[in-house]
Amino acid sequence: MPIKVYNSLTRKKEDFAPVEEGKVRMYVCGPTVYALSHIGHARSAVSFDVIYKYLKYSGYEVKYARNYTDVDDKIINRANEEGVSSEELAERYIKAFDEDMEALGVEVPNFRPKATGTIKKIIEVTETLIKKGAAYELNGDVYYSVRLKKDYGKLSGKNIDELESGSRVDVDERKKDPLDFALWKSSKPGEPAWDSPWSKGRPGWHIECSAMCMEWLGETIDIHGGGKDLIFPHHENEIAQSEAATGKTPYVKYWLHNGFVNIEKEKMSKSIGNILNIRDVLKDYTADALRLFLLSSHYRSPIDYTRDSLKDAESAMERYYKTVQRMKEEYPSAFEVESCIHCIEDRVSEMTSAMDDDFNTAEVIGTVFKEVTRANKLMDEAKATGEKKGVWTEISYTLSLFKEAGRFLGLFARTPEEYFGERNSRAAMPAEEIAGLIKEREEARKRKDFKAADSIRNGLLEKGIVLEDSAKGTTWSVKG
RNA sequence: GGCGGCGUACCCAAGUGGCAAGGGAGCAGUCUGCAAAACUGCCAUCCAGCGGUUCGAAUCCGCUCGCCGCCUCCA
Repeated sequence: MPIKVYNSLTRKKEDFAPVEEGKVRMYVCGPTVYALSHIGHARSAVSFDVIYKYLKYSGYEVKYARNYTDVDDKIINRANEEGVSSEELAERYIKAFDEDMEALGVEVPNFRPKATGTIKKIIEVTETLIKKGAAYELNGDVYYSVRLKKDYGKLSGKNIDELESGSRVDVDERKKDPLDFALWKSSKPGEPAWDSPWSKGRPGWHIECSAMCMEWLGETIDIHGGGKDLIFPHHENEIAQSEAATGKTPYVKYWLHNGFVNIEKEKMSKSIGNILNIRDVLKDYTADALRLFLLSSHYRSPIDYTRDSLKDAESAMERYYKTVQRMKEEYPSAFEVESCIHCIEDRVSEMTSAMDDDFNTAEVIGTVFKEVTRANKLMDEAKATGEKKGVWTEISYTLSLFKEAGRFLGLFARTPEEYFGERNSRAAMPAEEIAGLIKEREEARKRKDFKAADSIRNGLLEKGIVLEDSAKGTTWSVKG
């Protein structure tokens, strides 16, 4: 069965068939590196990470590029405020972004081009556009002429004439048409600048993506992704300039756009001051919880970050890893055998048909949690009847299923030790100190001095540390 | 004004023509010195409202109400 993807260009779900059979070329718009990345960036990166992983899982050979926009007004302004160079500022936030991605378990794309590393190609494409009459120079600036392409607006469903009447864009009198956008901007003193046939200057925003796509992937690519907000004008302009430059249509076969992350029903924005950085979220919640939260709804729907949403996800993650931990304790040898995929064919195909339908990760997560309940039930039954052999086999199948889901979700893929290790590293107290208090409490309990024992337990609870007594002794964990 | 989307239980959320996945919360039971945790069970005769199509609709069509995004930089 073919993979079906929702294509923003046609506004329909379509059967996915790459230009070259068996091979996929995909490009995703990365961050403009002038600040720490927020959970909106996380959503885009995680969504396309899953798509990338799933395409590979499905047998495609995938070339995946994600760029860094490292030259831009915001970068220049911020660098001036801080009194550092644009390069220095950009490098700092590229590094931070990479760290955040690693923490989130986002796989490194095959290519991570920078706009500043693609200047040669940008100039080349711009020259071609001028030569073809699709762009014009004005005092060292170069503009793309929107009027020349009759299908301008096909991605965003916009009509040029209506755009102009309702336009909020400042009209630059020099431009032939208010909608024309800059391919090359001449620089003011002190701004980063490169030599070009028109001026010492820098590229406009839209052209860099077209150039990087061509440079690293080719003139026609299969998938181009990004946030919904990029549809207009960014991706619309990319289409116009790329198709005008190469003469090849389409520039991109499938346009995929992820939905936004809202905070308490409000859009994240600087003016509201509700921008939530990835690293701040990861101070309170595990990367698995954040990923689960992001993948629990469809990638195109808006999602709402609330006080409870990450807590809910963390609780769910905890339940999953506690189950795996129990499996490991009761059936350790089931962890030593190879996965048996054909043994669980029905459940794997349940997952792949969900993924084939425009990457329905939420449904896959449902399958995994059904399996969690099932495994626990089986282990309960085995305990009651003493019949462990058949259950051992089932447990090994369950593990195979978890591993399989992990391959493309990038979730459910850690060991319980890793997961709880991350949780417990947030303890407000050194582990040795906690161990000491637990020992003290043990002794009190032996004396049946429950008052003293409870006081220790409550004291730890106030610091967010939960004690759990079991037959094997007392363990602790950080409260979610 | 133009374009697009959404409305499923207390909360989140999948399902888009055949008798409502999953997670969280809650309640009950098992366990426990008591807890916590864990596990199990229960928890939408119903899918914003009203009409229509159909043997059959949350799923298709129409209307109404409500919410949101884009049209300016933004993931």
